[in-house]
Amino acid sequence: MSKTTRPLPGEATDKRGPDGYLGYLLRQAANGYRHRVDTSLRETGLTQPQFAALTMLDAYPEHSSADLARIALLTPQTMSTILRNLENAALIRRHPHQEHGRKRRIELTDAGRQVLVRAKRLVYALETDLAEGFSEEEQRTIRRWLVAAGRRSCEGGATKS
Amino acid sequence: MSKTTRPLPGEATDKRGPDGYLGYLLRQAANGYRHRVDTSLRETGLTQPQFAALTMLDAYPEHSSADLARIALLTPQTMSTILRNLENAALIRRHPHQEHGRKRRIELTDAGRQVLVRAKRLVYALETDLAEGFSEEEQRTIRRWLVAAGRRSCEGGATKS
DNA sequence: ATCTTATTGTCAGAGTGCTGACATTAATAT
DNA sequence: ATATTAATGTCAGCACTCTGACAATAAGAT
Repeated sequence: MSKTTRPLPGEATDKRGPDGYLGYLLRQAANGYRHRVDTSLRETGLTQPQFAALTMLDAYPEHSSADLARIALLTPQTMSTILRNLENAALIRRHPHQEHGRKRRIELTDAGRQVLVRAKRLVYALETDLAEGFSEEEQRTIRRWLVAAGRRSCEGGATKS
Repeated sequence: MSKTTRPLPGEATDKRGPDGYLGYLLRQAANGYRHRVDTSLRETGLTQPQFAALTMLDAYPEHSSADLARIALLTPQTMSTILRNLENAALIRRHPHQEHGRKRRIELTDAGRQVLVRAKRLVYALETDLAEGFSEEEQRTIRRWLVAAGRRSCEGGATKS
């Protein structure tokens, strides 16, 4: 697979190091981290987005699909896809919510709760790796930058008040 | 996405702010930035990965699809998909490379070069936004962290077999 | 009662990214 | 000459993510 031990084409290295574009580095970091999470979660059968959705549902079982989409900064369609896959895997259950005709109540199944416990251990271990080698103050800077980098997408217009 | 000004479900806010998990923040930051790039590039018809591939090809026309995959830390299949889309859009051309029976030489078309010039202006403007509000030293910390976060995926064993 | 709007959900289509499986070519070993 | 290995490329299938379009419910305005 990629991740080879074969030497990379040398002359192209300049743009990838610590002097490269922030956007480029951000994309690669996220790619690499997601790959690591997916690999680590392989034994549970979960993906990173599925893990995130399960975690949110476990903490806030009141929330609808649309709520979760807003929280995770995803479109409703995307969250719908993730929930559908979780439902097919029998990790969540959705039963129609009387009172509110269209809303649907989402619940973790027993299997879902069990998988989530195992997955949390695996992912939180990686979280520790991510901070390794950086001081408390540096981590604050990094968090601040990540929040700014993600949030800027929502401003800049068309937020129809 | 999130075209709403509707208040987010309040109790869930804690995990998303500057105190959230680094992995979670990283994913959201990359999502948000990709979204911004795609929006900014909409008029050119390019996506972020297509832009990255074109940029690499323009700088290093000797490289094959497999080379580009290694550089971008993607699988050969993924890079193949991106190049196929670029070829369908007539932004690159691939003609069989005599000498090496299976390798194929990749070239930007005139249209590809023109689009790339416009796209570079748009993307580099965003790059400036990304650094705004952070000192030189803080940016060095951030770059160092991003490189570390991305690179850790390649080491850690199990690279073959 | 009807029209409008907001909210919630879905379907369809495209692009990106992965794994797994396979074919072709080149280089090397037996 | 044949077998093995490495490198390049492709196809199939799945998951995630977007946009665009649409249906159904809820709430308010006329």
